[in-house]
Amino acid sequence: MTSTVSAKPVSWKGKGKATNSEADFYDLNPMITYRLLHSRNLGVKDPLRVIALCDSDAFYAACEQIRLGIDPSRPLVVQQWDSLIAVNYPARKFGITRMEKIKEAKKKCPELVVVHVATYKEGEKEPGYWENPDTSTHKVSLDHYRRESMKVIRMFQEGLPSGEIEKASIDEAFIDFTRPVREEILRRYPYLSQVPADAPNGADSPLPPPPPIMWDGLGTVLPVNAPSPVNSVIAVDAPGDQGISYDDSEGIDNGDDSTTWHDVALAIAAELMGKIRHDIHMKVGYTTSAGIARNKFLAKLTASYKKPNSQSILRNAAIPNYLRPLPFQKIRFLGGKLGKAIAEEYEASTVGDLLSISLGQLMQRKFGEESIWVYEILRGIDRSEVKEKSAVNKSMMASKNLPNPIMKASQGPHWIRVLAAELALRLREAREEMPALWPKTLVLHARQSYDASRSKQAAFPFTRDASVDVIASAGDKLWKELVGTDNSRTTPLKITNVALGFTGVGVMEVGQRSIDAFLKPPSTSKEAQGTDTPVKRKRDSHDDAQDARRDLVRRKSGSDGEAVPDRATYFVCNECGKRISLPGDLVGDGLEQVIVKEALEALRVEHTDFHYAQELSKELGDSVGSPRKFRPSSGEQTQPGTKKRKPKQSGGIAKFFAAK
DNA sequence: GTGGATGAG
DNA sequence: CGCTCATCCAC
Repeated sequence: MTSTVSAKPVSWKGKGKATNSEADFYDLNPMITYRLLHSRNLGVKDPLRVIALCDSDAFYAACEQIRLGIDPSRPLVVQQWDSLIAVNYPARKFGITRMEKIKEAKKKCPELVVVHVATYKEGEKEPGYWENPDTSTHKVSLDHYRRESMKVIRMFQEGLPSGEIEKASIDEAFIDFTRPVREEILRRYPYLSQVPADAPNGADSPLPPPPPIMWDGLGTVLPVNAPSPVNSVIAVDAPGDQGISYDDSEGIDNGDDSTTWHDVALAIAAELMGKIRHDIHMKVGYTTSAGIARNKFLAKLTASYKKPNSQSILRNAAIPNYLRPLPFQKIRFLGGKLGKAIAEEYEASTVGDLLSISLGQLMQRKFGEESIWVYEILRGIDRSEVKEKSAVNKSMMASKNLPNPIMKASQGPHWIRVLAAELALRLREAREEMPALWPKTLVLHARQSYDASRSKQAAFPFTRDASVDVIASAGDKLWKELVGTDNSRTTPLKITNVALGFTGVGVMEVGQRSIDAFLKPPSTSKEAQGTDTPVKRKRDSHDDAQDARRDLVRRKSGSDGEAVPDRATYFVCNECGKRISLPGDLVGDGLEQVIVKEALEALRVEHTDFHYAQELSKELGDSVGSPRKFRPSSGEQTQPGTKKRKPKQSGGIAKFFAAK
């Protein structure tokens, strides 16, 4: 295209050898200095950042194959009512796809193994695998898959004591390898840990040239020159390949470009990723595919390059040629309305088509809010972080479409009970992992025939005993508010979907004692503190870091804040003098004093962390990129001085019900 | 607090 | 497909 591109905003100087065609990708080979290598907490700006996305191949199908002990090379599908929700790779060879009807699938492959998902039968407490479940009496249960998913996630965590894990869906997770890789680099190349005496610029000198890399056995390295085979496709997989194969490295066309330290980082991450994937296959049986690149979005894209049971690596040098021909609507978050709008606005379909659009042009259209994100994504930049999520989701919903709609209000409680049974089971199981899990609210949704879905919610009692009965009766109450009773109605009823769910599910991150108090039967909990039932250990890879942070601020601010009354529900911070109170919905709710105290302590810790974060962000002018959050209006993220970010992501109570 | 939109798998 | 999940936003 023509030279409208030159109107680039801000000061992005084409680094070094930007050829004409690569001018758009401006930071593929940043200089890495000793200072950068040695510093911690560079976050998304770390020039050695390495992210992986790992997902399980045809996960639901694999779950059933393993549960039933079926030969993995046999074609297998998972059925839900009349259609398929999962197709394993052997079955895909017959041309069977998701959302096909089973009839069609069986025609294509007579020897197909068909497994129906587990279902709850009305009245049953647990889901089971039944031959011919009836959609008018049963409800689908995905519990088994959730449990298996947890197993896999846990293996990631165990395999990576110092890496961040973000569960992105039931079958995939992002892994931030930056820290473990940095540790490994320093271990393998100890000469990097000291700035050489003769370094021209001291710590700001660039690192010496990196060692050559043996990519063999680390995965498929995407070509630097060859254009991407517009990814997607049905992966060309070795027939009946069993064992993990991360040793399928293709020839690397290294012709043009010399190795960088970032490539070394990628290679080490690939090694670690391969080990973990191997372990997962050995211990729980699932094969996985992974993508390794410098950020989340590229990792995700790269993972789909070759499936199943393999991993791919995207070097920075390979980014331009991989991205340019890519249909941009395949990019995460551009698959929907936004992507469509952009496609139509500019009559574009590939990333390359859009590279000539300036940021200003993007912003002038209605994409204002997301423009920066889009602009950067197209250029291979993604500043979103791998955010450790709670092992448990923040919400938990059970829903049922009703082929035979509810016509009378009195039929509601029946389905509510079925849904409540599922919720009770899921909460009970979740609490086996995280003992003091507390759902803050219960929500009931009901959808009338085709349009309106309405909902009612209410605070859910703070109780250990979240039995079917408790949930169901709370649900019944909401039902009454929502649809009334048969007698009270004047309009006809036709409910085609009912859903019951918890929201605000959080972990009490406080301390052993309050958890014990919470777990004990309400009657006996008062004094018998003797038995310390060890809470199942919960991973916290950042103890050190956190302790360090607290120390840092404590030393600055004096230790404990000033004394406050014994039964206070607040404390006063020495640093800022603010009075920090427990949120209203916690006090006076019949909470035991011990819990209030622990909650206060948690608040204090969080508040201290907040001060630390403020200091930190002053040092590094932090800015976080993520698609939707990124609204220019919401505060100049890059203004260090005036910023008064409050502990936003959930004021005050965040740590108490920390997302973890 | 409610309800819709949007996007993901 | 049918069933989940998360997040944002206007009211």
